[in-house]
Amino acid sequence: MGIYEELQARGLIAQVTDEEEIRELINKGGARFYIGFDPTADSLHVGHFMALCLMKRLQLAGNKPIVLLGGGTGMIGDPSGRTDMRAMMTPETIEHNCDCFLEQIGRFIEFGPDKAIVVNNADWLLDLRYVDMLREVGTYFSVNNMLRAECYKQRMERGLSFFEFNYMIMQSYDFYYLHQNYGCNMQFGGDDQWSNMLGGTDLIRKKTGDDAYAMTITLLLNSEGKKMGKTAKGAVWLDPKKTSPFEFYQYWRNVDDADVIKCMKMLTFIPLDEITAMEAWDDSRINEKKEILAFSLTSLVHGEEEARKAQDTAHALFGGAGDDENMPTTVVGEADLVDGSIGIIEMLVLSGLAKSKGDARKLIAGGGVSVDGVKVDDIMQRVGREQLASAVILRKGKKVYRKFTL
RNA sequence: GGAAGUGUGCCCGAGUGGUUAAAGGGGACGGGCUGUAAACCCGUUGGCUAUGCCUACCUAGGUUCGAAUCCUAGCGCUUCCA
Repeated sequence: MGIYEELQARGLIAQVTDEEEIRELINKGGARFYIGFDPTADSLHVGHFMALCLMKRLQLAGNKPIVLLGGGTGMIGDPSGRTDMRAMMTPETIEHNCDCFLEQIGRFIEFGPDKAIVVNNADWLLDLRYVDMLREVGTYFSVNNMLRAECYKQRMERGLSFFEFNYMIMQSYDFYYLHQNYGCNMQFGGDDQWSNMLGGTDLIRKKTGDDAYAMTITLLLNSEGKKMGKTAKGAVWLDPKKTSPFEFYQYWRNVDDADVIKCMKMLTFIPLDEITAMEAWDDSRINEKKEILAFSLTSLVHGEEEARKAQDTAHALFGGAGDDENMPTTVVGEADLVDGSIGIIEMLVLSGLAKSKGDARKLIAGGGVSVDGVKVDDIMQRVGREQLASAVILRKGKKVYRKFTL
């Protein structure tokens, strides 16, 4: 089975420009491909992770990856599939985010001559001169076609500024630039990038007569058709400071039953035949599958040791044993103590488990809080210094634990 | 540049000058049921020194005993005309 067939079997391929050509190209390792990452935040998220995995898979099959950091395109912001304009970022933020991205990407992809390379489109986009640009590439774009692009559909109703409208041209130019300067012949990206990517293949064909290819990755949707990798608080980040390995593990441990196998196929490097075998497992082993998924992904992102810790913590919390070693901890300062003790309400607020004292009161009143396994039924309950000295474990709801020490 | 419309809580969205901390829905959180799942049922969802007080319906003023509701100006967005 070639890499193309594997990607297909994993359900990763959404759209391709030319199936036969691409199959042949990547199966024999002839692709010099790029994936762009716009620095929209200071950490990568699950969507980026899928792209990086794809990059890795292709690299293992002998293809050469180019990581493109969007230091230039980030100045504009991709309107594709969005209902509102993105907040404009300062150049400083963009630069900082690029640095963060690069650091994280380096953990997945090996860079070096003959391996993967990194480029930043700020290097060529920011110096473009408007009129030169218009003459050089503007002539190849049809506004009529651009307006028809699927990615602008939502924005055609709400309004699209000229500023953002240009994003497609920037991205197309990137592809062309990489084609000319690095021999890049293929681009991968999220499915929402399809129109932008086609812009690039068209531009290359029109300007040089060369063929270039594009392929998009299936969006990771859950069984209800919603994007995965998002929680109420925002994305599931790869940065351990933003989403702890334990939270990351728990996210995957708690995916819907119906999505486990799909996630394994799309996100992990577990061989397909093993996944197929698991698919046939009895329903009673569903939780075993979820653990395998969570462990495998956490290992990929945070390393096996962190994954092990997260799993141990989860086992301890949900399995009964009392291992609290890796539990998020809040340190109570002397200033927080009144007469040698602190109220449960204050502890909830201090740790961020409750967003205000009122919220904390309501949580306790609703029976959602327990201390060292005992449900708190008195709103005014307090915890003394002696207890804190030997660590106190506070639980909110079923799944949120916090250790408190002095 | 001209005209009309619109701006409500995390999001969508109702809202009669007073009984509106603001209907309804979604989301989120908590409880129940469970498998750390889904579905379902119940509750909560501005803050506080809490039977009361404070701050809130784009912003700033004004009318009024009293305004999210009326007026003026500003800002944003949408649509039509140029």
